[in-house]
Amino acid sequence: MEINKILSNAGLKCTGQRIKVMEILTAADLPMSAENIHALTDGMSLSTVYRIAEKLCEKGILSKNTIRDSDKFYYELIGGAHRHYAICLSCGQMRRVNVCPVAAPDIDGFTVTGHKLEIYGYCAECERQKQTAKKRVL
Amino acid sequence: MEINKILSNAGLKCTGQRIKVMEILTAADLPMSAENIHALTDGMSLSTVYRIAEKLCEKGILSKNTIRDSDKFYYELIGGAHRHYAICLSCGQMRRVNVCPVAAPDIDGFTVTGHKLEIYGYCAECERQKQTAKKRVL
DNA sequence: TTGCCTGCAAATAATTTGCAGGTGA
DNA sequence: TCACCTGCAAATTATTTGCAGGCAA
Repeated sequence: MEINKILSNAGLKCTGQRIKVMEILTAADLPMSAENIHALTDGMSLSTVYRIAEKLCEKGILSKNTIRDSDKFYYELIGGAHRHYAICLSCGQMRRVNVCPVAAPDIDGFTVTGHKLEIYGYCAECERQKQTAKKRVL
Repeated sequence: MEINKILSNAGLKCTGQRIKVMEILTAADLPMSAENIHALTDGMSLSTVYRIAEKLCEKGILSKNTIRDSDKFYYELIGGAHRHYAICLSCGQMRRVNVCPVAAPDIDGFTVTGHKLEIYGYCAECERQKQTAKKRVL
């Protein structure tokens, strides 16, 4: 199995909990908070989720991000692909954007190694509701 | 004074504390955490700093962000200008980037209203230290 | 076997909130 | 005057950590 390989390559033991966390993140395919992950386990300790996520970040298997004004961290697999997300300001839904609209920035006296882009706006659903709300007011 | 005007235009009372917070943010010209702001006041209550920052965000005078893996919020004046920051992965220093290397993204079924870009890398100082460290190893 | 893992509960740290008194318009 | 502000302390919430037992290699 692929997951076992990733773990052992990183020098980590293949425990049931770690495999479970990896499976959840693989299936989710979107950034997940520790709480999100925990909710999909069958009673795994929340601190174990945090510890596993932390360890996987340390090994470069996961990335840890904060999103918008959220007061928590979100973890996601670093699949190799460079990804960005479009975040709906109304419902908070996140959607993956496959293209990267960022031109390689060239900054004087600074060695650029990467970047993170968050795109804000409204998803089709919320946009429609906004329009409806507007009409109602008129 | 300009600050008083901003506050009263927003329908807020011009209290000494609010003016102080605005002055600090104007002078800092970089995102500041509540703690950062608090450290520059003369004993203002930390919860007051939080309450003022929250109110100013609500009025669209400040923006509230999280940076990298930091576990706190940073506030900055929305001066009208569109800004991004280059963040040093080694020392955490933030530096303003005046240009915006993001091409207006066009996403199917999503109404884009804005974006946030963080650029990661190493400042000249830290880059130099990395080079030195490398040489030492050789 | 043995050191790395995990669960549980307690500890941190950032942020929020209730309440009583203070202050700007 | 009076509604809005502020300080203080206690409450919340996300995350971390100590410790004792458990499991992978």
